[in-house]
Amino acid sequence: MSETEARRAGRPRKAVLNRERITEHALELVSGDGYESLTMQRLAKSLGVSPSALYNHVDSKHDLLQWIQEWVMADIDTSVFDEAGIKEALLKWATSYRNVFARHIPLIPVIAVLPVTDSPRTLGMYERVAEALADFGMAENEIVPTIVALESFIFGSAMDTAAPHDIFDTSNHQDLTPHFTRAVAAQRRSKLDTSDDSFQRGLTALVSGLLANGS
Amino acid sequence: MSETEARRAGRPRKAVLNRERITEHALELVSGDGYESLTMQRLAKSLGVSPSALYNHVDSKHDLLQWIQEWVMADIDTSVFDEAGIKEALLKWATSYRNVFARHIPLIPVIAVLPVTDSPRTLGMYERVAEALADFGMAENEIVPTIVALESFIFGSAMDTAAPHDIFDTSNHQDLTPHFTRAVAAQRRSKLDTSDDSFQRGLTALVSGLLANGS
DNA sequence: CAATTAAATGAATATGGTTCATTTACCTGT
DNA sequence: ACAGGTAAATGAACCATATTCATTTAATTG
Repeated sequence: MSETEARRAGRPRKAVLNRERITEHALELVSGDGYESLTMQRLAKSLGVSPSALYNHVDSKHDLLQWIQEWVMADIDTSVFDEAGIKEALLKWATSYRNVFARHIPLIPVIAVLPVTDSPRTLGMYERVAEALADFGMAENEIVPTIVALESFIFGSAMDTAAPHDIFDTSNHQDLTPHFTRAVAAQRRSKLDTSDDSFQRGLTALVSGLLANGS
Repeated sequence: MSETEARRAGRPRKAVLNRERITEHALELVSGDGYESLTMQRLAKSLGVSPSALYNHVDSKHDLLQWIQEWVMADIDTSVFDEAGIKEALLKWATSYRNVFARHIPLIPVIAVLPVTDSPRTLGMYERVAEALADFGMAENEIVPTIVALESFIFGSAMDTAAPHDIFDTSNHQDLTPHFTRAVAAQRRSKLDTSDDSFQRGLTALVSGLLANGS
């Protein structure tokens, strides 16, 4: 039944819950104690409401994650596309994108696969990138694959930020992995954060290669 | 206590369960009905055993996923590093790597962050790649970031294979996204699979850029 | 004031991982 | 043949999770 149709008769009680309040409290939980602490029960408690009440507004927890996506997407900086050349803009946008999702890792598997249809902010971001690539002169059929390739790298790199520092500890099998063990030692000596370094190296390579492709 | 020490006295009943059988059945479940169907209860049933029996062999479900990782890693083809030049070898290895995890998407968030210490097969793979990069002349402190960058792209691309075909459907907001909508249409006309195309484009760009970096 | 309506409740369901006291069955040494 | 020892398997719990549903509540409109 339509909204107007519902207005014909009496009005229900004032709603304590709505999309904005739910999303805000969900993000507060996530920021505070990580994604494991985002449960429907804890969310309900933080809203001063019973868990089942949430289901009058959200279809499922997956749905809730989509709401969070919309919210989180707003943090990605696309303003650089107005101010800088394509290369610099892509680098800054991708870095911002990766850093945002490094703070929301559990969202990645959800979002990487989520249709964009109902997420205006995500669409808005794509539009800006697509426009910049088109203005640059990229062939139209190359624009989507270029964006997807960048996003794949961004999501993968964002996940990598969650890797423990000793992820490449080879102490149990040093003898079997001489080259790799030396490489790990050398990287460690450089004092650079592995994730950041890898991301910057890869991103530069990727952007250069993708932009050069057409020529 | 040591294995020999345990032999001093009586022997326990014959074990129905062991790491290999558990891993095999787990993978069978996963291949058959996806990762949601991999629960300790279903796994136990498929092994003709009670759920709690599993915990005499596995510490946790996370542990079990590590076993699966070891198993799955064996499918990645590293043989090309003997036969081909560095560039071709990296391209083929990465493609094989991506295709393997495209069949095991739920493992990705787990493995991307999993210490490599206790996974000999994974270490073996890294060793081969590291050796090839060292032989190529890459500076030692660049080897690990190079591998991590490639892996990030590989994992991200593997996740992308799970995206629905209409993920970029813009029909709800065509007017707001003219460039992007045209780009999606152009990509569609090309008849290429978006994931495959994006992966090949990105991989080529990434490998070229990473190998060229030193010069 | 009475009817209407959506929102909130609370109890219940189903499923998940995991623990633990207990029992089972095999092996070894006598 | 038998007794002792041991790890493996069992079954009943525990706890947390998402979700459903019949019921109650309270705001609003006529």
